[in-house]
Amino acid sequence: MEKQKFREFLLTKGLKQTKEREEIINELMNTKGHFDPDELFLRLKNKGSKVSRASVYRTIPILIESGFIEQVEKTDRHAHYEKVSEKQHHDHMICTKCGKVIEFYSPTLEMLQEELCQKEGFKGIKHTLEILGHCKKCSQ
Amino acid sequence: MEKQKFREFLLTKGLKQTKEREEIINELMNTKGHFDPDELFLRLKNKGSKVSRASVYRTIPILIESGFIEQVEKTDRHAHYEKVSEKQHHDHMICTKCGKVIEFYSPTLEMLQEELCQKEGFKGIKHTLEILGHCKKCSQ
DNA sequence: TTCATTGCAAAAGCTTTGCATGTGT
DNA sequence: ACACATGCAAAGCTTTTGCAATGAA
Repeated sequence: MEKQKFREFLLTKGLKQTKEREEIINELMNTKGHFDPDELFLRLKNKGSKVSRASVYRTIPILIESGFIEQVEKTDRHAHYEKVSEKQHHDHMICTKCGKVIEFYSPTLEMLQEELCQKEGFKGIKHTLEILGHCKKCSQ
Repeated sequence: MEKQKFREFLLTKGLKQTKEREEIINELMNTKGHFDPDELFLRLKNKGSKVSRASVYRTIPILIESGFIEQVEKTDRHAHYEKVSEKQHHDHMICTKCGKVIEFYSPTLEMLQEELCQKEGFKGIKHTLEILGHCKKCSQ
């Protein structure tokens, strides 16, 4: 997603385009992988930005709603987010012997999950599927 | 897992078998589905137990290490756990708004995964599928 | 002008910890 | 007796919020 879309989002919601929000989204444009709010705040601070922690925290829900980032996981103590990426979703098979990771994608699987969600009245947004086992080489 | 195994675990680790740990594990034996530490504490309290919150929190890592429970997910604010059960495998839908957890099981899904594994020459042993999204109540 | 937004500091919510006391082994 | 456990209250961490001041539209 590009910055422009975020600006439009703000507009349609009657929200304002501020220096702080600009700084935050610019920082995220240069970010790869996961981040947590405090990390983001500190990176900005180190670059000389005056954005406050509060504003970072307050901006996150907006970024999520606009589809710019998504929550990945709550681990030990803090939430993690990542940019919604352009690259296609995929799942993982992980070999517990050699650590090999196979990425795969199955439209059938995706559809099936969608059906299962509907059955439960659940609106699926994101999923993670990890299959642990042994790869070809390790299973002989 | 039965209580007995937990007792053995304590023994081998040089830990002590206390009234509090007994009460906690008994409560968990009667528990179905997920729980969070505070919930567990309150249930015990309502039953007249004098176990403190601190002890509940301190016991959780031990229960995990012994394989009696496992962490399911950290959603909105608190961690969730569930008994490692003898019961059939299932997957989870987790509402990121209210934390509700729906357990589901789909033979079709299991079979499909089996097929996908075969295609990759992978021998699947165990898998985890978590679908994050919004439950019926939270999605309106 | 008007209302969203900001920074600050205080509050809140969950979890951990220090310490004196109690208790299994 | 010795080490581990417990309860309590205080501290820790992440996140949220009240409020007065600021700033975008």
